[in-house]
Amino acid sequence: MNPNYPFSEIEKKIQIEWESSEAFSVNEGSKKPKFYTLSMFPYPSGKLHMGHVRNYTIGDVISRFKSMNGFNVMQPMGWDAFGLPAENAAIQNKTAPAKWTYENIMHMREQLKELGLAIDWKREIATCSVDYYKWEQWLFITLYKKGLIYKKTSTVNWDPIDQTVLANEQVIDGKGWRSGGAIERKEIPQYFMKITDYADQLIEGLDSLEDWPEQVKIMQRNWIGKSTGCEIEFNVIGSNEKIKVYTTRADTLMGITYLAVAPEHPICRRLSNSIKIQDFINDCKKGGVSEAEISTAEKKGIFTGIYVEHPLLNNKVPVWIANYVLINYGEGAVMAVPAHDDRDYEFAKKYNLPIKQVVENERGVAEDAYTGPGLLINSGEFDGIDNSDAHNKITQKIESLGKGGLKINYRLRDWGISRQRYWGCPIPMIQCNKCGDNPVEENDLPIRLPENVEIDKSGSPLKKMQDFVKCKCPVCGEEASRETDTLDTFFESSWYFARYASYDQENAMLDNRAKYWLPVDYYIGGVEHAILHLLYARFFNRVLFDLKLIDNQEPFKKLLTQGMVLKNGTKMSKSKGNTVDPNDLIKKYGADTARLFIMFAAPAEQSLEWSDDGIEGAHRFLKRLWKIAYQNINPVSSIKVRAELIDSKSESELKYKLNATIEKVTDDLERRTSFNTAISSIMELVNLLTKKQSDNNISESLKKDTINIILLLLTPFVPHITKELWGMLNLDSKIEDQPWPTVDKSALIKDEVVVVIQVNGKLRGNMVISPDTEEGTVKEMAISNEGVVKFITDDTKIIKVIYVKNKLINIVIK
RNA sequence: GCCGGGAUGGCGGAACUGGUAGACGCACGGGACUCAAAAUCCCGCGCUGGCAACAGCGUGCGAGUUCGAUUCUCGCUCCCGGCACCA
Repeated sequence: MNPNYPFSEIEKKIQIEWESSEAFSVNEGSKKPKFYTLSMFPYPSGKLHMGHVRNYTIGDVISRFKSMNGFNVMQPMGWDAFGLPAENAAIQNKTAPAKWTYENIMHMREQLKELGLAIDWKREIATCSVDYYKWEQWLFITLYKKGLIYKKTSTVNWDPIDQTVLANEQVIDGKGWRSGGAIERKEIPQYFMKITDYADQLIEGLDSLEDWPEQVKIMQRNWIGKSTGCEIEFNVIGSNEKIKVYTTRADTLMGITYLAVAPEHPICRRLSNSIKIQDFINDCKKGGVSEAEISTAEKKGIFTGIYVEHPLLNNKVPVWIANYVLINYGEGAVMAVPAHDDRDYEFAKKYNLPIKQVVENERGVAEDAYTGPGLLINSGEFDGIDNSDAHNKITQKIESLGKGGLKINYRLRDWGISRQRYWGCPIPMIQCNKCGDNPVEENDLPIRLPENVEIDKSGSPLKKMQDFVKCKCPVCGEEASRETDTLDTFFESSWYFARYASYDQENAMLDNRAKYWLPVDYYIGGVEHAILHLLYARFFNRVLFDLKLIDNQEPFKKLLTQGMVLKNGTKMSKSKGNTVDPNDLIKKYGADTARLFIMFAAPAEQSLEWSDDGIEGAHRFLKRLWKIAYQNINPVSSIKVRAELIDSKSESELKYKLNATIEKVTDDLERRTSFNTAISSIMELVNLLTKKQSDNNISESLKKDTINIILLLLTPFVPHITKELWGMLNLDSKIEDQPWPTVDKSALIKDEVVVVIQVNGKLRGNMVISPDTEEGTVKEMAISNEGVVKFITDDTKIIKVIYVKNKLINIVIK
């Protein structure tokens, strides 16, 4: 045995062994209960980064821990392979997106394998392969026929110079990232999925997700944004038109001083003869579509010349167009109550509109809006009523007048799934001049995406490919054209977790194996996916459930949202030159060291500050582990141990620590998901064992047991070194066959405890007592304690004594 | 702007249910081994004062609840994630 830790050699050897024995290949025939661990699949950008290492190590630790605890564990891997970066790379390097993507996948697969992950590679999928996306097209058609997919116009970022649609991230300060041209909002027809039909289910489902982080559930709930409010119709004066508004503050109805509508509101159409208003509306089209951009823009408005009638007061209320009103929330119009809404207040101040207070508060509304609770004033028959009561009473009144009433509203909008891009799954629809839009016949699937293409800056090349576009209408058989938009890549990532189970099924999207493996028991990925990906995946899962393709309503039983890997406080990125290449680390220290450090450096949910120095410490620990095992296999001198010489106190100290560590590590992995503290407690045990290594009062067998248990506890984190050392220490067994160690409770019984003594909450001493010593005795001991007596003089009075059993005593004096 | 999260020594972090703040690791300082260096091992290490014993202060800022607050409540500051076409 090599006295130095030969990580490179052993990792390569063991990885070859795992690969040739298909050590992590699983199927449905096992008697053990199933456990499905999944890490969010990567976009094949070309190079693995530390965020991936963190994500996949967490998944691997959980997988291996569950295996040792008797589960039939599946851990698959695949590629989220469609998307924008391939098109950008294609423009830059003049390579086809398909070629670029497949080369990246090959490279990243090799990098992943060097990490020694317990992955069942036979299940590998790539979403850009036709075997995968043909089922997506099948699903699209199925859902289109069910009415869950429809077409409508909606807004995109339009770059008028490059003549192309831009993603939000490609719009920088309202300008196109390549062209620098001012971006406009443009309406184009697109396909939508009716996720709003599932809004209530998606809210209620959150309650069943006990093992999801609370903040993710809160974010999703807020995103869906179910609110109960009041819809109110305003009659337009001098016309029989009506403007509907939605409000959650019907109590402030008497405080309305104007109505604000979105620039896209239908009422604006009849203002086409006013050049000033048209200019304003056109001006509102400038800039990108993102909500962040719209809501941080300076508030602007213009009076329309239109008045509506107040439903209760019957006075004239002016109608303004305002850029802060969103067309896709509520009715695209709001009743403005400047006194009690911050945005309305700011707008009213800017345009000198009146501010009428209707909810009482001490400060008034001279400085800012008051949005809190209170009694109504200036509201006629509703004066003196608490505003939450008033909300209900006014809603009822509106209802009785036939001018609206109670309404449930959602912030969630239907999911736009069309993308004006090339590198994505073709939408299987055909446009016919006679018959309109119709889905492709199921027999004609898949619609293959042509892979040998040249990309330029101006949009999708599919539109220019006559071979692709020309087709026959499935209804009338006449010449028609194929849809050239592709699907949002969130479509692929919304069901990949199910396909891993039925990875090689050629005749259906999913089969019974999906019913065996789903739901995912443990899902690990970045917090940045807390809303969109996770909400779309939950939605899809319910759709698949309704199609009876799977048996579970929620896709992910337990969720762990991992934090980002930072260097010098910022995200690692090529442009900042602060990237760390995982494969350089593996070359220098080995995969085990890289895995151990990334799990040790910070709690999984928090962002991790990368440190080149820190990794040395992790490596040093593994070297010490190697050495201590080496000393046990090859003892320097043969110490003769006689049972009667063994000091039971020294042994029981090690036994206590050993069992306390098993208990701690198990709890950290099972309940707390606290990997860093699990590792530090194993380090403590190794430190103690090192200290006791030459202690003749401890039997060799206890030392050996301790090392064996350390190896088992470390296996999920550092599977190569532990397998190697186990093999050398235990010639007759394999570490793969070992169960997770169990705690010997009897070793954890203490015969003395330390109680700390405080005076007025300040630490002044401590004492060793036997557990369960009577409270009175403990108090007496505490008061007469050496560190305590000097604080208790003749003129101090003991007011009270608080005793926390076997832990702490606080003497309160005056 | 809206939603969610975070802030603890020189650094990464620990303290799990309101009960000893700083476990474990890094960096640093001192020592051992060595011709020397690396590696390894041992000791020290929150700040201030003090030779020391010890005392005071200390968990982003400001208040509050409590015998006792890193932990709970309220009000701020700064940083990070998301905001529907990055994935």
